Amino acid sequence: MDNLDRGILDLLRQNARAGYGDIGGVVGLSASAVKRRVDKLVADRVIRGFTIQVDPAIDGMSTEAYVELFCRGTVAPEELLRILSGVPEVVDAGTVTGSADAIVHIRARDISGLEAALEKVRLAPNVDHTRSAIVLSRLIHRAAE
Amino acid sequence: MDNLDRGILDLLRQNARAGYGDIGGVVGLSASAVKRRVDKLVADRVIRGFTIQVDPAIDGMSTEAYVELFCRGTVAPEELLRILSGVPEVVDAGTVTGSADAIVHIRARDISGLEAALEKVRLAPNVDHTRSAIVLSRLIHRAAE
DNA sequence: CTCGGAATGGACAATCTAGACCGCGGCATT
DNA sequence: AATGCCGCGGTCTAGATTGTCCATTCCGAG
Repeated sequence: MDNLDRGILDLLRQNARAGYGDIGGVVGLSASAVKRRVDKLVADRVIRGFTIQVDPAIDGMSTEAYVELFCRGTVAPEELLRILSGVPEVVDAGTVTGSADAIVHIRARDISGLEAALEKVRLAPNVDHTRSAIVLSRLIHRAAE
Repeated sequence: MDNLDRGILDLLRQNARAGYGDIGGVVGLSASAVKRRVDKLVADRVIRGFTIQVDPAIDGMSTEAYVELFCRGTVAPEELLRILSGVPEVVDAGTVTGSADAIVHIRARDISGLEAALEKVRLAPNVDHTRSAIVLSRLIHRAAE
């Protein structure tokens, strides 16, 4: 696992169908060397699989928001975790630096689903207020679902 | 977009490197018919891209940030997409409501990797400034991002 | 300096892709 | 009913890519 492997992983992340020759041209290896490394990365389970990113609109969960969470006083991460794990629409969440205490990524079927999920988050004790940024158009979605 | 397309998407989700012939054998089409449909799905942006799933532990991509992007004037989503797709550390991004133009979710190996990725985003024309919230502790992680 | 192991690059056959071409069936027009 | 058009699938072929071989190079140990 060296910088060559990391370069290969970066390229494959961008386009998992790039040819070995093309990858080699960028990282400075021959096609066969790249193939050997990719095979090894797969065998070592560093690469878990090759997959596609599908338009989220297809599976109907196309309304998203990033929500900043502001709490009263100090709130332990465990407390936040307890609150958020009860809301299935929460895709992603973490405590963060800055004025907000946490950022929560919510994905729902539509705006009313989003509102309902937000309501559940807000109902939690210690949550002072939230600030939402609703996603207008999704640009990148590298998550493999 | 019919059941054949859905079958193809399912197979590609499981293994994006499957050959057209193999896919066709499962869904009941010839290789070229499958290729035509896949090409169309890509052209229609139903398939957003081909990527790999990397073991987060081995890869050590554990430093994350949510970055608000503020642009000068109006920026077309396509322009933002062009900029951001060149930065592999960008996991997730979308234009949003609110004062920021877009929110970008970045995952890097460490703080310096984060800084480098941020630098790449900032270098883009029209990007006025950014505001980052670095993730301190990850609470929820439902998507295999 | 020499040895041994690991990794590389080149060569080649097998395989797969990309695109052209043709045929079939549905549909609107005449 | 006949005609022409259009979408979709199958077959075929040239070209690119993959998978695998082996000789060579590189690097650290002794």
